[in-house]
Amino acid sequence: MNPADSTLPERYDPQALEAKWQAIWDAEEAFRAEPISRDGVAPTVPDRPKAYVLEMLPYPSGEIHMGHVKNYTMGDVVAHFRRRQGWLVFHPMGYDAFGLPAENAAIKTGRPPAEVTRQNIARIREQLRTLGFSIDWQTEIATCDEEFYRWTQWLFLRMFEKGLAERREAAVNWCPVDQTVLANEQVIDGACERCGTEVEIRQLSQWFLRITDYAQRLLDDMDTLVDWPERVLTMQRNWIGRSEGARVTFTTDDGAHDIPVFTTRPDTLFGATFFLLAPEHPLVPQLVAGRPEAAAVTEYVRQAARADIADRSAAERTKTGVFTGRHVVNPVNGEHIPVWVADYVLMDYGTGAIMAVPAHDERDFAFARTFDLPIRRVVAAEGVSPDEPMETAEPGDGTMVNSQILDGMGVDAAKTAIAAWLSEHKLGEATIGYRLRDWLISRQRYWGAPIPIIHCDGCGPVAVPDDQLPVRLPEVDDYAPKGMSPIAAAEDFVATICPTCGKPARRETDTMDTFVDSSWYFLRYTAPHLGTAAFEREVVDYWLPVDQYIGGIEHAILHLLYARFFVKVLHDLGYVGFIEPFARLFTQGMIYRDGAKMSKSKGNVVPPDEIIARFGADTLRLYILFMGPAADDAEWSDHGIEGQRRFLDRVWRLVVGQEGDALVDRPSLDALRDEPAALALVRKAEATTAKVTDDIGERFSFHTAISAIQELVNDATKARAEGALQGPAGAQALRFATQAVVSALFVFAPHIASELWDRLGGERLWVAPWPEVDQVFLARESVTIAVQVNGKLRDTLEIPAGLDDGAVAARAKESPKVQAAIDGKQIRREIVIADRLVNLVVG
RNA sequence: GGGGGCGUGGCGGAACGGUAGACGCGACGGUCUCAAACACCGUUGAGGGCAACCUCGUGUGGGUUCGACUCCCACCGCCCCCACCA
Repeated sequence: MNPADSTLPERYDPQALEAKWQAIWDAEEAFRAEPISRDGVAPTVPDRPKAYVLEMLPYPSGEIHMGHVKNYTMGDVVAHFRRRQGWLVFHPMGYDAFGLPAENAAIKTGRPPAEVTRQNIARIREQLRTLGFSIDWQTEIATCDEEFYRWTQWLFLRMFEKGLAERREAAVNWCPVDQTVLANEQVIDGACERCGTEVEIRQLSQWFLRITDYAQRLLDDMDTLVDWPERVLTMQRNWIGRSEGARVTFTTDDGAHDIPVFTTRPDTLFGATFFLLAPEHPLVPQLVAGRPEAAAVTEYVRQAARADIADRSAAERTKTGVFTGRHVVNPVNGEHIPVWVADYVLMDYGTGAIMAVPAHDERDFAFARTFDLPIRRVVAAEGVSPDEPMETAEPGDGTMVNSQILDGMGVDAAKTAIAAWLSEHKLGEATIGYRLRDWLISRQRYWGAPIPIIHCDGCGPVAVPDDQLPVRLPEVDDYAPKGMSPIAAAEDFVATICPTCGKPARRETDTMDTFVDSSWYFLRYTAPHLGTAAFEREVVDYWLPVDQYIGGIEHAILHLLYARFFVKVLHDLGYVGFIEPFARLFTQGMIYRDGAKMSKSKGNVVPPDEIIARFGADTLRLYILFMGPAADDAEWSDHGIEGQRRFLDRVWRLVVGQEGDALVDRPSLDALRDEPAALALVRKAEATTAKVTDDIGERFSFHTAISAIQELVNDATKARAEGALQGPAGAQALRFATQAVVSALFVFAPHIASELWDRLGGERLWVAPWPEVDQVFLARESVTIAVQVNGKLRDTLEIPAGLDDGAVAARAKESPKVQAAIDGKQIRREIVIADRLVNLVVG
């Protein structure tokens, strides 16, 4: 290298240098990973440890925000770190490109969603490149591309074949503004997740994926197969909502209808004093037909359908209901109890009918009080008599009373006993209920993957043959929904012939929920442009499961649950060899400013582009991780980012004057024998590398790793300024420490580190092996120990490391400060923790 | 109502039962400058002392321990998820 090149400018200029290194990475395809599946190429799977590092793919809304920066920076740190540790790293990127925002923009502006989306993707790609992420760009996919959604459709058809995708009539959530059906999960407090409009209930024929078939496995596999935050596991468990109970069949008093109920308290069966049906229960019209109560019941049902869900589901709300005039028979005691319709009974949980036990259920109690229905105690707590009146429901434990064969038993024993009795008499059985519902994927919207089904009058719903995929999204003029998908207006698209019988038929016009796309995109990265299959088993089995998945907590339930479901289905169908998609998960906190989420309407957005222009991408990456623990929410500070820029300036100045043609080796312990300052600096460098390695690899604690590097920079700068590193050993120690700084800094701030590494005489830092720590330098010759008297710090002592306990205690007792604290009192106990502290217990 | 989490300087945070406050921000003092900004150097938990040092300090109250920010119990205060789920 010629000397002119090796002299650093005094000032750090991030813009020029970041562009330079990004161009080099591009030109060298530095972050490309094999194998990926390609047409006509037989895959070869390496025998090498791999790390699939994945961040949740962005929705291309136009701009990336600080949350993305944090997410992708974390992933990039892990990817760089593992790469340099010698793992084969797969770090792909794509775009979750179907969905409502692009479509709503289309409705407003008339521009096709495909065009808007393409433009947004180009913009986001540019921003990701400006941030210098080590992405394998050959994998880049967009879920709205034909070559992607073709296989989304193909996957749907595999589920359809297995009966896991089915069309059925159901009461569904309908958003009157977005004019589409929503999954239960997309309804928040009775309002549309996207637009906030109150949701209505409609009876419609819709496509469902039978995720409930997998409820138990989704629950079980969490215990053994994933290393996820406890919080997320808990949220998933609660969402699946397993509860053990019994199914019990009640029969109408005319014997015409059996109505099963689900209960978690079969022990209280003798306390059932009335019976409730959900307003949507299919038997309601039949039960009241021709009866005087019919009009009132019909009116109640109508109102329940109209009442928005937020109202209906408010637990505090006064109970409402209407008597049907009918009775059912309690199978355990033959009692005839009245049947009411009440909207607090939900059609889509359990069976849509319940036995009401007011004595031991708060909701039933409230209902009984409102309508003056009888309350019968069947569980008595300690010291309570069987006929003691009740002021409130008592859902707790106790002894069975007023329950014939169960009397005297405890609640748990009674549950077992009654379940046995029910199944013996064929009146019911122990069963398990789940809160999880089937996944409604039909959307009456344009910008999504068309559901590849043809409706034939003769044959019913028929699969589009695989060789006719993709079912292309037709161009339309008007994207506004009118209660049906805008696609329905494309007559050329809709009119077709039945693949089975050849008669005229009509295509399904609903598109799929975009969560379907994101339930398998991570598999497609392994075969991003493969034309012959969605992916190849050999390759997908090599890379998957994802070793480290990173994303927002807001996806803790839906996306992760759906993706897990998809992978299990694909496993069962023999397409993949693993059953969980994401082995390790990290959920990041959000970035706030002025105490609120950044949003345009609040005017508190800090655009990443502006920060990059002012400080450089490296500074932004560093700061976003330095803000605090990565899992926590963090508050953006304009001053805070300046501090990180100052830090990079300090690193720059540390390297100035140390440029050279070759890296130096670690000085030997011997060479440093008479150079205490140099030795201390080398020790610090080694300790720093050890800490950074642990913080990134084991703890996901990036902010402490950065702090550690800052300490090393401070020490090195100070030692140099004090002139403590004069001789050759001193210079080598400083150089070694500086190399350690640059090497560790690289995973956070790759551009400046690559530049400085080059100036120090190294090459290609992104593939340079992660440094090994020489333990010799971590073992200290002397240590500072704390001396406590009765647990209070009284002195610190510098003593040789490894001194035996007795000698350490003796030294401690020699200290005048310690003697003063002992004050002549008797030492009762001496605690010595090697190389750490001594605690003298006196009294 | 059910579940999960968190309370440490002026602020973000560190300390994985062993010297509380690393690192950074801010503030204060200094150097540079005609001056300011930037930059750099220093000080910075509270109280006391000329000082060496001393006392008090991790939401509150108990407990376990030689020793507790850390583990356990109760309370107070915040945050998140689910919620008429039978």
